[in-house]
Amino acid sequence: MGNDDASLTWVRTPLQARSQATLTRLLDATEKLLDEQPFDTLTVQDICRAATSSVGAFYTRFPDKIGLLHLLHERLCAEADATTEVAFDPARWEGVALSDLVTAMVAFMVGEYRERLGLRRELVRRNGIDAVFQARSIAVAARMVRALAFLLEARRSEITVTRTLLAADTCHRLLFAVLDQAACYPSGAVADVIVDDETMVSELSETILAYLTGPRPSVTDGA
Amino acid sequence: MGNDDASLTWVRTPLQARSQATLTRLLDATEKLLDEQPFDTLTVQDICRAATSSVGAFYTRFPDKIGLLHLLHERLCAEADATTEVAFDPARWEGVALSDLVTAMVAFMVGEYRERLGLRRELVRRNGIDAVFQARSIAVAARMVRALAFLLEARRSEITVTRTLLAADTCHRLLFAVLDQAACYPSGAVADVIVDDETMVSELSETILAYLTGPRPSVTDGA
DNA sequence: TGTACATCAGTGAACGCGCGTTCACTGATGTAC
DNA sequence: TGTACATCAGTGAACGCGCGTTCACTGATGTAC
Repeated sequence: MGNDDASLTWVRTPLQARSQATLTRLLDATEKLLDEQPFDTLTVQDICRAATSSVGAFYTRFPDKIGLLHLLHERLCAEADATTEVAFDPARWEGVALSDLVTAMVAFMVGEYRERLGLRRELVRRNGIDAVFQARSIAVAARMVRALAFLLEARRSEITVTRTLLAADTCHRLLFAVLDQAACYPSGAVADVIVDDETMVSELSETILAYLTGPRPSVTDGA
Repeated sequence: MGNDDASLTWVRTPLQARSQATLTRLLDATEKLLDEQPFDTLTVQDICRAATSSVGAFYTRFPDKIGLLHLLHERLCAEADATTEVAFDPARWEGVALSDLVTAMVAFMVGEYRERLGLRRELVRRNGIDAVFQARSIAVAARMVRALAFLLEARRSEITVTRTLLAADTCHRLLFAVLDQAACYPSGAVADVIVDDETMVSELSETILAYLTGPRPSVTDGA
């Protein structure tokens, strides 16, 4: 069988080890180039040169230029889903303080972003424009939010927020909004203050923790 | 005199009322078009047609296509600076509860973003790529952060954060990161939950307030 | 108040450059007998 | 173990489309006397 219909997938699966290697080189080279400039200003020639491949080889793998970026995104989303599965397993956090849980997750994600700043920045741009990229990103985020909500559900006694799904969504928004923004300002400064990774982790953790556990007017539900 | 040197400014200042009107039409039409698609996919023809003008007229105003976007950004930044001046005047907030202050500012900015979602989204993209846009944005943000830090300084008794400049920077980051992100996800959903403006205001206000006033381990400075 | 001239403003067809994509071809790998 | 053939993989020059920019021209506004 195979998937020769280019309109249904972003990549023509390689059959020989040689072409698998070429594909990997193309992907890795592109990720590296994205640290320097946006995808749109890269030419297919640039990518192929950086991957020591050729334009023709490119088009035997991908139906078009954007196909490569789609594959990079799919690769990242698959990793993210796998990580969500593992990282939000309730058993993993049994008996761990909420503050340690939050800090660990924030620190992990800051590290993840640091690894692939260029790709992250490019995806911020794409998600704002392209419905396919956006839908993929939202699906991954939704799974993460549901997993986090489940975790919060089990810790109701430690938190003051009551609507756990909304709270999980807000935590997710805070974290990823700040990370996406930071990816777009590589100097570390969005305004006056240059913030290094360590400071960002502590500020973000404090914020999320404060949001989850802060004092709340004891609202009577049947108001 | 005048500013005929295109390399130094983004716009050739109009001398007659007629051309001032044309310029305004070009700016306004572009802002409207940006709600539908990114600047790069707009053609100069599209813009001129929407502004009931012509390509030649465009190039008597602007040295090139990007000049128009620069002018839109400058216009927005000037307004933002003027607003900062007024909104952060300490006299304005005399005797107002911190929570009301935070909510008022968040609500205002959510409204501002709602007004020009397309332009905001475009600027997120530009700031991630173009050093000139980024520098302009950072300068505006820096003035706002300093003004906020000054306000926090006067309210030390109501807050638990001690480094006011860092705290102001974090508040700014939280607010604008979430707003920028929301501009890129016009459905209101980043993940599972569709968040309307009202909910976003209350979640953001709660978060920022909790961050500012949350309990903190009483760190001894000379540790 | 009118005339001549200079400058500002606007028009849209034509140009030309850049880059995504194609294609005719060469070489490498796998398979059948 | 060797030969013939089919398919996979790769090459890079050439093509062609789209869009930013130019330019020769017309019309509008302002000014001098």
